[in-house]
Amino acid sequence: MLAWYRAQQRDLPWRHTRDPYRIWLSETMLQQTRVENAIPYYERFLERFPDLASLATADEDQVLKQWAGLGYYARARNLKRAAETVVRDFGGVVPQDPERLRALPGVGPYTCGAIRSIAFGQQAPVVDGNVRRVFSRLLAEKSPPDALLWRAAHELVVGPDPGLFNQSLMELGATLCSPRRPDCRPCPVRDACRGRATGDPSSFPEAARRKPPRAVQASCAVLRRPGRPSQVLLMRRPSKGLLGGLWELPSHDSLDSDGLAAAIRDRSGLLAEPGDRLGKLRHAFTHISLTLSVIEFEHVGGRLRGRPAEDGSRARWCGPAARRDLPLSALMQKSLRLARL
DNA sequence: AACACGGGGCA
DNA sequence: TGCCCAGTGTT
Repeated sequence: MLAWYRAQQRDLPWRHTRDPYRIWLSETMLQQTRVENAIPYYERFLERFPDLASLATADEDQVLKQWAGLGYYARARNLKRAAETVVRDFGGVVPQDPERLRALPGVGPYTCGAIRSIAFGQQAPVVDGNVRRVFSRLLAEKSPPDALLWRAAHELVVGPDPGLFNQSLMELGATLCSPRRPDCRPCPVRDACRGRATGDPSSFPEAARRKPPRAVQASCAVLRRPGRPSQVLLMRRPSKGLLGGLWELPSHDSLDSDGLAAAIRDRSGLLAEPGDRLGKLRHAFTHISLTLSVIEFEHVGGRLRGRPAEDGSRARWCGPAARRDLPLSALMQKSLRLARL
């Protein structure tokens, strides 16, 4: 495995460092996210936040801005909170012991093992989706229980370079031992693989059945500021939940434009009436199939109440510069584009 | 144990 | 367009 990895590994930005912060950032970005997708975010994030201290003292909006478009935004909020904890409690030095590491928000069993082995050289196991698939095939087990996978990873990570070994396992799963069409010919462990011996390694592991996404109808408002038409009303979503902490055109979970007007009034203090529908967008989340109606609104009274609510939501008028500066989801970037903003 | 949480690549 | 991917935190 080590020889194969040394010869065949992809050249990735986080493979040129053992800085715990950079390893931690890369592992966090790689959760649920493909390597090619994460690379530009990783580079930009480090330009903006070169170390733990700069991340700890940043505004949450600035951190989310760097994350915008990558998804699963709790990862960014947790990473920032964890950075604050490390600076405050550990003098800015990432702790090496598993208990303290694991206690940081966003650091679960996988990330803990990855930081320990890759950054600190400890013999700590990792089990991610790649490792799960590689082991499932090696053992020809359709759905090996987590405990078995972690035990196997623990028993195998005993060599001189645990970080390289763990990465070799994950690299194998990400490249040759791919989900659909594994390429066994160049595999360094082909002779030990019971899945290959069955003649159909791709049948391992058994595919998890997923629920179909639920259909959601929603609407959002384009409300221009009276006298300053280049500015529109944007709102910050509550810190928790879907797209937490990101900014958006005022939205609510129904096609009903009067309901949307009521939501605008309740959350901003502004009175507005619906006008033309600018268009309809479809956007697929893992668990939601969203149809979003973008509706032009006209201001008819009231003044903006900018005070943030308890849940972190707030409203403000935003011109083009502010819109470039605030974190917007992929969906909202589509919506602003539809509205020619 | 089940569920919430994004986005992009690919057929 | 529909399918696929798969860590952490919460309930």
